[in-house]
Amino acid sequence: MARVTSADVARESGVSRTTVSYVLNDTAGVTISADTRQRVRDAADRLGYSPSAAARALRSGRSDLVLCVLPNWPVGPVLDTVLDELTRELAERQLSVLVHHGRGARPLAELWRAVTPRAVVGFTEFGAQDADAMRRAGIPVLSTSLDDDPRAVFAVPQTRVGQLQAEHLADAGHVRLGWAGPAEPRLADFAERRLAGVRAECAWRGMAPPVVQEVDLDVRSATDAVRTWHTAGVTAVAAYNDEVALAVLAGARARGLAVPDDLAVIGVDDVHAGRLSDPPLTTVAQDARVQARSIATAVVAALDDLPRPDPEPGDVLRVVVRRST
Amino acid sequence: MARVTSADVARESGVSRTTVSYVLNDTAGVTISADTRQRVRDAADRLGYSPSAAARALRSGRSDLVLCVLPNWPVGPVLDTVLDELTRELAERQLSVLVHHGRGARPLAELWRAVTPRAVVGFTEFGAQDADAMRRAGIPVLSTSLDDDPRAVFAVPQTRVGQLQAEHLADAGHVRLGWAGPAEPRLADFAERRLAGVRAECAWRGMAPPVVQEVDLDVRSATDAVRTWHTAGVTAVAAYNDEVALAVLAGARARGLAVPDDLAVIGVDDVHAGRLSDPPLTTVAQDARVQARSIATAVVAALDDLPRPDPEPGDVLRVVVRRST
DNA sequence: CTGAAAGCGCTTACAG
DNA sequence: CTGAAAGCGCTTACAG
Repeated sequence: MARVTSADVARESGVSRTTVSYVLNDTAGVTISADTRQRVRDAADRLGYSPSAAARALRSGRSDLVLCVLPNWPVGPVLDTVLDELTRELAERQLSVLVHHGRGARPLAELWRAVTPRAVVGFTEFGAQDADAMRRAGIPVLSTSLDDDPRAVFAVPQTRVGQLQAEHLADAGHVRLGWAGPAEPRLADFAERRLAGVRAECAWRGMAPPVVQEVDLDVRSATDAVRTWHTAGVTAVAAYNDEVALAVLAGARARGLAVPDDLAVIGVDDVHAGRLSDPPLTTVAQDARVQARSIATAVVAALDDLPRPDPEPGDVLRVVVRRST
Repeated sequence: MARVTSADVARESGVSRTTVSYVLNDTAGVTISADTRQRVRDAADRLGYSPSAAARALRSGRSDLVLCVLPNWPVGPVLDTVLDELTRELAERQLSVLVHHGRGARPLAELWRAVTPRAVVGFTEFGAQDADAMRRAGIPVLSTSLDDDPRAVFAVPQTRVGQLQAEHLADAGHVRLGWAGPAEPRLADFAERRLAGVRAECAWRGMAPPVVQEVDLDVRSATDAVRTWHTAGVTAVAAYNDEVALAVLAGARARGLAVPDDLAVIGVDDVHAGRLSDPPLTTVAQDARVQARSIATAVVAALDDLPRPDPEPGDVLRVVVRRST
């Protein structure tokens, strides 16, 4: 079963490959009779012709693909939504988004060379070597970052997340805070920054630094942490995310502590389970749509060679107050 | 900034492009002096050469990419893990996995033609037209399905999920069951099948059919549903998944019903939040690793033109008993 | 042991 | 208005 090529269409419709190409690509600046156009179109349809992207890519040196490289951390609901939206936004520009779960399984270089993408979006920092190589190949490289970074097209300021948590708790009158970190080592980069935000806010308000505890996603680990906090006089805990916060809730329950009276808890992400817990979880919500739109805009700007739009992290984050604080 | 080609490497190392290709691809059946090999390798390194995948694809008609097409439903933790594992497994075969969040944004045909993948894995059913076109192009098409389907390489039997739930509840002595369906319309295909499983098990045991309620992921909706069930004499609820089950838990709490004494609840997925809820959630867990391995095996078999291995859905599912039942 | 040449399928100056 | 030809970068029979 040989592949149908433009030569086949040309033969079938009695014109040259040039004409086929002109007609099928609606090339500007050529005039071709409506009759010929129709013949070519019909032939293409009849034969089920569709151009070889490999040949096109070779010829033009570019494709219509945008490669998204995911980092080595678990994909949560926020990133999932971002990818969704990004796919939709870029589709309007005839671009297809391809996601690589880049758990470092294969060298990144082989991947992007194999794909010949129009642009690469990294939800993680690329090695300088990879980034340089891609830029040399003329591929715009866009990366998001965990905090403000002048090279990033978009940054969710992770320190700001922690800061918002601490601010919310301090405003409610708590003076001794705890921090519940994730056990998952792949989240360390995020965790450090969020914790730094909590620390900074505490320092700024003249409060003692937060009492840090690592909390596994099980009741026993959380119970131990809660005991430590209670002993240390902690009255409110900022958790790495909602899952960890739910563990803290479970730990408090196991210790017979009332939330928020004995211990207040705030998470991050606004997951569904946090709305349904007892008590419902106060949390820092991230607006995935705003993030996706920012990234999409940056990609499009890079392709059009426009100046990079300003990242607008401003209203991505907001505190959703529920009954756990 | 021109691209470095094999011609550059040839010039730099004083040999022909043929020799460059032989050396760099370790082509079998040619003998090239160790000295020459070394010169070529050095030159390639020095120049930062890496072959154009587009040219290779054009030449050979194939790439090293496996395209995974995701369906139009939200990606949960199970699918995320499956993709992770699949990426890892296929990396061992020098294949890169590319995931498309195929929310139908662009026609599938454009995508696979642009990628020229070695194989396509669909976590959803393809249209017959697309599937045929890919097969005609010599691309193995593997699809998973929601239930047993002879054409699928892998099926998580969704009816079996519901059946396991009902079985567990009936074994515990419940005779009047409720079913909590998801409000998210994109999950309808799954929901129908799981519900069918519950229905079948009830019928088989001579029990009344389950009382069906749609439950939003908020307390109000769940409370309404719980009232209805209570009125109908329902003592146990099988929920579409753990999130819905957590909503039912919240609804029972709001109505002052004790779980499991007044109302037992079982979910699906074994998410973290279900281990941390009050009470912890009994659930049907799916083994993502087994799923991923099955799919990977099927992909590899298809590429090697081996007969398709038997799907082995047997031990993918298991009931994890916690205190909500 | 190594090189000149063809060809994968496309697009686009260039020439009629 | 349409066609012959070059060339994108690679691999691989084929010829030395």
